[in-house]
Amino acid sequence: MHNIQNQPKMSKCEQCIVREFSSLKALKKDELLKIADCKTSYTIKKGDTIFNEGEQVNGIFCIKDGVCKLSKLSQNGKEQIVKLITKGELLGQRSMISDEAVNLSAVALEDMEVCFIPKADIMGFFDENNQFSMNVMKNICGDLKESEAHTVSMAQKTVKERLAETLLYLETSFGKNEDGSLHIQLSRDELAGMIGTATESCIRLLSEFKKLNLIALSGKSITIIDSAKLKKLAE
Amino acid sequence: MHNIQNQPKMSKCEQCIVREFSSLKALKKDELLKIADCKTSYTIKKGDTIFNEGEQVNGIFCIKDGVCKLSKLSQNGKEQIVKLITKGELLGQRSMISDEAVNLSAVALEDMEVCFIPKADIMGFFDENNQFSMNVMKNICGDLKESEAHTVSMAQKTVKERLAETLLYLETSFGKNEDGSLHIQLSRDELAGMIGTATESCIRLLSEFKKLNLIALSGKSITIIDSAKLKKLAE
DNA sequence: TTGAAAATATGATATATGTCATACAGAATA
DNA sequence: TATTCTGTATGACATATATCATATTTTCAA
Repeated sequence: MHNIQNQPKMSKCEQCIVREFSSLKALKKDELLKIADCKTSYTIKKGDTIFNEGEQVNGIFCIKDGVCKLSKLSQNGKEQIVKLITKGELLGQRSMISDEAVNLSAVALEDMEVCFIPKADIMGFFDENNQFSMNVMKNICGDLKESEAHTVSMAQKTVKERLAETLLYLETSFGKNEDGSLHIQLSRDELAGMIGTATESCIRLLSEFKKLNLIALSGKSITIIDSAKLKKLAE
Repeated sequence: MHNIQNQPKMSKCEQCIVREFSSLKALKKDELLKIADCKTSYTIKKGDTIFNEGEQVNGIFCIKDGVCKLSKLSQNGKEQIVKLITKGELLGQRSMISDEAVNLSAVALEDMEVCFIPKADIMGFFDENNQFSMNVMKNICGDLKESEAHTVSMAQKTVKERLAETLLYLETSFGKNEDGSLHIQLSRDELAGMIGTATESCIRLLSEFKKLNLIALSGKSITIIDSAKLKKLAE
């Protein structure tokens, strides 16, 4: 774990947004008190690493605010972004359950607030609280389904189709600013890492989409103008 | 469920190979007796469909013998093979837990023997037998890790690298015949569907590998000659 | 066995995408 | 403000891969 600042600020887990949206919903009052007791809160600055591929993490992170990317480095050194994780979600479930090092790196795309709960304080719930187990299982099953769909799209779609798809995904999942631009800010390099292409190809296609009046570009910010046509392009 | 022949042949689950290698290992004697009672055995012929993408399956299949492919059809009609499942493994866990239609189609690549256990008769074990739950969870976590690695390889590797990788995978996972050829028989079309490329490209690269003396081809059967060089090619 | 159909193979060509070079813009720093 | 530096943009070109056409071989049913 690097670059992240411990901020021991004791607060309740009961009203936490993560509890509301994640597997933790199934935890009972006494269980929540227990994790409130052993959790550590962190503030993570944009660009900071939460953990690196290959590290032993030994617990899960609750994302109270912000978004991070989960990525993997390929042999040639290019970063592939596998997934984005946002407010309300849990991070690190898979490696905790598999009892393995994490297979992905996590880096903050915005300033974040997270809590870390040590493995030791969670694992007991799997035995005591079946609803919690079931929630976690369903969650991971959802991730698996998504990942399989992602594989197919990588294998069968063109870069153009994947870019269109990804832009729409960013809008629906992370929303828009008041001016209509995508709320989440990715560099061209990161966007290329999401769709699995060279940075230049990504930039070129963005320019093309702009010429076709599907999107507007202004600095880093991207605005989707014609989502219907984009949807068609993504097939 | 299509084309599969019911063969009500009551047998014990205790010594079954599936029990030995899958999550079912955690089941106790009385639990095994219970599923032995409600399972249905099937013989599935090569080429037969076990289930189709979108269907409600409502249970899991135990693969006693044979191999099947799990695939997804893309919009352009090309089949993408996401995963192969073989003797000793379970099929349909994800959709059972998510309580959703299956997201993949399953088709036998060889004659198979499977047992079907209805959802109703399994789900109770999740509450009663924590070790079983944990096994299933670890299994699915393994699938997820594999799937994420697969996505990255699709996104970042060339077709040639993926073909080399896949040939090695087929050898290590499904073994060789006495003559040294890959035990599992895939059509060129299916192999192309695994690596995510056009059938012609797959055939062309196989010819190239043959010229380089990395593999030998004779009809459908493929023999790996130089796995060291293949490994290098796969990077 | 024979013919038709399917699978495999290969060539010619088009196209998508990657790579390298370079220019430009905006941000960070002195 | 000037000066780097990093990210963005675009052109030129190389290359990988898809597509279409057409043999050739294998499979399988009549």
